[in-house]
Amino acid sequence: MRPQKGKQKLYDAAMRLFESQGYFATTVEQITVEAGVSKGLVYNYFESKEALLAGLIAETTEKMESVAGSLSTGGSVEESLSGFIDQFLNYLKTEKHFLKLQLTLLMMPELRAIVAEPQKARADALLKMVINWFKQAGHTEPKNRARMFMAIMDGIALHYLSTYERYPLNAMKPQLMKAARDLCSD
Amino acid sequence: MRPQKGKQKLYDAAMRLFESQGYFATTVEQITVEAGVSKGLVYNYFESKEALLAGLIAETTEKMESVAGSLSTGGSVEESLSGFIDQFLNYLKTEKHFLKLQLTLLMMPELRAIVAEPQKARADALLKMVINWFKQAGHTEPKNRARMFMAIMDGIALHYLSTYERYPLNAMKPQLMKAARDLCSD
DNA sequence: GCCATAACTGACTATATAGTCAGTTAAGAG
DNA sequence: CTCTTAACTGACTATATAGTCAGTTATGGC
Repeated sequence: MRPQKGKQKLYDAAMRLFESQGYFATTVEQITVEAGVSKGLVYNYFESKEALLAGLIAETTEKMESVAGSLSTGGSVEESLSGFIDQFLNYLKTEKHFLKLQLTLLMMPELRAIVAEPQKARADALLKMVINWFKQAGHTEPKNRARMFMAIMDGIALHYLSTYERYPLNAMKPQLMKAARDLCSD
Repeated sequence: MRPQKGKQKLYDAAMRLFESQGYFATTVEQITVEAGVSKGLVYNYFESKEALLAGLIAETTEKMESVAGSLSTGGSVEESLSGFIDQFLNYLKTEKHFLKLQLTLLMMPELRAIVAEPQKARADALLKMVINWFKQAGHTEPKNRARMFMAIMDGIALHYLSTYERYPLNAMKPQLMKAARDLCSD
């Protein structure tokens, strides 16, 4: 009947507040005030405050995966890694707020479960893909090289998401490209 | 007069519970039960639950800094980085529980302030030191190379602290050494 | 042995806030 | 125009838990 506008408003408000103040420091009432709706509406859509967070994560993940660019598979290892770096940096920049929230949740024992399995599945899939690149190119220790590459990417992500604009992400791109090349040599 | 045993017991119990359950999911009463003391004792030593956490962090940081191994300054960049990697990996293994707690806190807006400045100071100091190594060796872009090195180390730390024993930290050491060498070349 | 005093106790209170629910509003179908 | 029903409201309750404090215990100095 009436068009439903509250749910999205709640997601938007929750996203902003959870990122800036944290989940526990944010009250349900604050979210509703920020969203411009009543408190009762939250419990019309969600079982609990935690279910609101879970819904927000699920919604955003789904939205992102539908836009996820496919990685080119052909070419040399170097080309594959280079493409990966490009995609990864774009992803970081455009989805920084969500990614930071996800990283925060992943580090919190209380809320880890909400993001753990899907996140682990994606991380494992990416690792396997990179391992295969190294394997097909006949490199020694493909697993450890792939792990090293993922550590580098996540290290950059960690530093960027901790400081945002204060981190020279663009300047790091050539460094990443060099590191990728070096991982292929020897 | 009476020997004070409760404070340390509280720190130990809080450390264990905060790491396994998280700060917010852990009640003051749980801590006192785990420590085998009464609830009132917490407020004899600390202003609040948060002050207990802050005391725990300060205490552990101090203890660690007094044992902190000094890094050798002489030698080539490669030797310096190699020494750094050694120290870093030992530090990671021996202090993993505290480091994980610190990383968790650093990602939480609610509690970030407790660890932010000292942590930032140390990170900045380390970065400056590594920048100087590259600078003195006459490398181009010493800042970005140093940043890259720190990103690699922190990426490894992130992966290790997220999974502990399931991460092949020892197998990554040669990879790290190679990466350090590669950062010096060109 | 006994005092002074710091370490410690545990029943109690205060309050913040998650969650409820009976009622109201408004959009669209007929 | 009006009826249906989903979207929405906001005053209310229930409770978990941080924090209090008057009282008790044990230890080392004298």
